[in-house]
Amino acid sequence: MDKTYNPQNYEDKIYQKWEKSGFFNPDNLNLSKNAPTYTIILPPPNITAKLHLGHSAMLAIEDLMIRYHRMKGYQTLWLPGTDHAAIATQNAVEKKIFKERGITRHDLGKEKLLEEIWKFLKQTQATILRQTRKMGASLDWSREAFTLDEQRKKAVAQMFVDMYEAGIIYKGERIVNWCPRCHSTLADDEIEYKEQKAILYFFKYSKDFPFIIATTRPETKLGDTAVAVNPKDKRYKKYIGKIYKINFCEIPLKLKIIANREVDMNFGTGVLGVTPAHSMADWKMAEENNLEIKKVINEEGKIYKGFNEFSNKTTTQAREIIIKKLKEQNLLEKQEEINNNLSICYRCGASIEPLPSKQWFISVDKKIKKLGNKSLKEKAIEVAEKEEIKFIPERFKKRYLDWMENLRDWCISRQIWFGHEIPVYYRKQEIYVGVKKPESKNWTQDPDTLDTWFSSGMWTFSTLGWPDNFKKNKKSGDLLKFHPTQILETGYEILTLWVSRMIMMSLFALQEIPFENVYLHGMILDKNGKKMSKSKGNGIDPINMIEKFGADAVRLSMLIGSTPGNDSRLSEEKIEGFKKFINKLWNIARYILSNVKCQMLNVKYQNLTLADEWILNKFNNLIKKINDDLKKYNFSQAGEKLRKFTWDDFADWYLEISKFEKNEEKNEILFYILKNLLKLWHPFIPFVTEIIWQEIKTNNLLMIEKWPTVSNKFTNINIDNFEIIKNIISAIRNARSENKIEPSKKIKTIICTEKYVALIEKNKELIKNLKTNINELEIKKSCDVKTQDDRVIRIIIDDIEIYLIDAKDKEKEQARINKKIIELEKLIFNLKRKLLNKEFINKAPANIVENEKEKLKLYQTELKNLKL
RNA sequence: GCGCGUUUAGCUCAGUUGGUUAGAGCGUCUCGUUUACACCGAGAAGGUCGGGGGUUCAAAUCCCUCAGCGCGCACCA
Repeated sequence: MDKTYNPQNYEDKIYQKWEKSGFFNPDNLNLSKNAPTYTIILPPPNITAKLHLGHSAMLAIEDLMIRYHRMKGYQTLWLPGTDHAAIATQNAVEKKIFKERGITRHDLGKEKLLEEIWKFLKQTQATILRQTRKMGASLDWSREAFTLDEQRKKAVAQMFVDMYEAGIIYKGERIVNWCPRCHSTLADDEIEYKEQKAILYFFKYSKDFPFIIATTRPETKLGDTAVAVNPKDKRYKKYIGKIYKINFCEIPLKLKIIANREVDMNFGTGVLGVTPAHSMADWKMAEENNLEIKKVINEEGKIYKGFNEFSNKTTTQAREIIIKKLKEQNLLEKQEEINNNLSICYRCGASIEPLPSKQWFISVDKKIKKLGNKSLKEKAIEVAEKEEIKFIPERFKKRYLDWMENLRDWCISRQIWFGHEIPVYYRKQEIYVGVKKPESKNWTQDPDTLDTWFSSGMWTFSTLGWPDNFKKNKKSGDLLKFHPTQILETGYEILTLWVSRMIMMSLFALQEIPFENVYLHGMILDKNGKKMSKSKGNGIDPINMIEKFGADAVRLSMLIGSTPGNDSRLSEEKIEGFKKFINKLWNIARYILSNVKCQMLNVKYQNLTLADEWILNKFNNLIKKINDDLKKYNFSQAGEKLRKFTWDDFADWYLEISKFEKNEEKNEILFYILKNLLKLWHPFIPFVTEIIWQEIKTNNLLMIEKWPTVSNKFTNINIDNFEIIKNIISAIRNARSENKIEPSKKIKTIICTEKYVALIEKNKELIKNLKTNINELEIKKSCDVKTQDDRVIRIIIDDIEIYLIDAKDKEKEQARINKKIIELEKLIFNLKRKLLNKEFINKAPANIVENEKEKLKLYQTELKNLKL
């Protein structure tokens, strides 16, 4: 073993060894059929780019849970895959070919573009899978899936057909969010908002119209068919119901004055021009009032034909002309700058145009027989409310429910080329919906593709063999064995986008939940708390970090110091710190393996020293705590406890003691703790632990070793005596450091209260040897000491007085004592007051009162001694 | 506008149902080249737990309120 641990030399080899072993696949674990299963389906990364730190966090957390359960004896399946990310991928490729060749997708044509996309996809997909392996992820590659492979195509088509036949999928005309750049619809939550300044124009449609309206989009007013006012608004009450026929910029409009409670009397003039075709709210008003729907803007973002000079102009051009005309006709009252939230496409940033369009929808409100006559929405709410699905952290349940309750029908068709084709075929007036294209001629398929979340919504069961494994409403094969899965672990930002869809899709297809728990991790921010992004250049590349510090260090930096659902900051320094820890673990193992003959004998643990008992107690309690923390998803705390034990207790104390305190069983204890410590660490840092395990030359892989069990024999040992010795040693070290006792003037004598003489005498060697710089040592009773002696340093540890002979700096010591006295007086004052309080005495638990009383006594003796 | 989160040491963050003197890592300072490790060891300094009020014998923890920061949803004519 090298002096320092160099991850590059080992990681790839170890990963290959794991993969070859076949144990990533639960079928090879040789477990009984009754062994419980534990399944996580990996959230498939988009194949648009390489791995980022969010993925690393996801992989670290999931691999931790997976490896832990595998070692605990579960049939553990972690199923990998990638997502075709329809719009995102097509955009990425379109950008690429435009940059490289200056051509658009329309120049290229559908077939060629798809060819390009598949070429691109193969590359990025391979990169992502290679990078996932670099993280040490123990995924079952034999079950790998892609959201757009043959099996998933089959599942998606079947799902569409089933939903269509159940009347859940329908085609309808609605206002949709249209991205003129992507030429496609977007779902409500695919929209982002950007705050910006906008101009609010106040004007009259024409001279003969009675009042002024205000709008930020004058060009849409060409399609107004009504004007809405608040029914309570006294200014306009008398106009309600009237109809005006006017000319607005030479375009004839027929406007009905309607009342609507949602009109804000204080915004603008309190009058709202209703444009049913280009506003979601106005569409609703149109439905309620039977208004005519007049389309103004087409799918190119241009004005339709039939609007005179405006036709074929862009919205911006049209707006300019209208403003000019209004000014000429003296109809423009004023302009005001306001803050406005612009809707933009989450992919390309172009501003969204709401337009009416014929699209495919999934109804969330239609009652479904096989769901007990409940709708998808109702059922999806029910499973969360009844806690069939639990959220970690819990607060996300509320966010999920809020979103679900306000959910509208989900528009699933997209006007892009890359994606799942819609299994709908047309022939003149006929329509056919089926998994396979009808054999007779002249059928053409629906040109649209499906929203990428449609296929990823089916991810938990499409990967487990649905629909083949689901005949006559009965699960079989993998689907029977592994569904519902135990946990879905993902970033909270896709809670609504993805998690909710998965729940609805699974409920519809299988009438069961897709997962029992949803664990949501936070975002990884840079060290200034900013989101990492390519454009800002503040991103940390995980692969780069793995090369520099090793995968284990990267994993630890994701797991320790962050809590579920909260964002966390990451810096190179943090990762570097964990690399140091890994090196420490490496050296602990190196020391033990080179100094200790390691063989697991049947040790009886009979001649144990204080230190032996102490470390065995600590270790067995550690196992208990780790189990507890992992059960509660407190990964960070589990990691910190492990680190504390490994570094502070095991390395700094026990290993040091083992260098001189020899007894028969020491080797066995060292070896026992090392072996089991490696097991506890394995889910966190699989590489280094496995490499050390291989150095021990065991025949098995650590990956499939049994998780350590707690030995109750040691958990209840009293370790107070060792703690006392530890404190004495610390106090001596402290005195050395604080008072600068010169090495030449050696401490020879410890004088203490009678009660402890025997204990300290017995552990004299320990005290001498543990970096206290003491060669000779005699222990005396405290009644013998001359406290007036200048050379005496008095240390009080709990109720033990210790006098160290030979102090150099008297003043410093006095200052220290004075400070301590003040502290003690304060504590005693507070304690006395507390103990005089009758309510405390009567109401607080007896042990706590007792505790306080003892404490008071202790402080008082300590104070007395100090004041001497 | 509604909702959620957050505010703890110089920095980054823990703190599990209220209960010893509020913890860790990094940073700072002091000392130390003892053959596992200088990617090390031994110590120290540093906090009125965002402000105010309340409940309780007891509050970082529960309630109210105010403020800063972040996020989600809605509005956006």
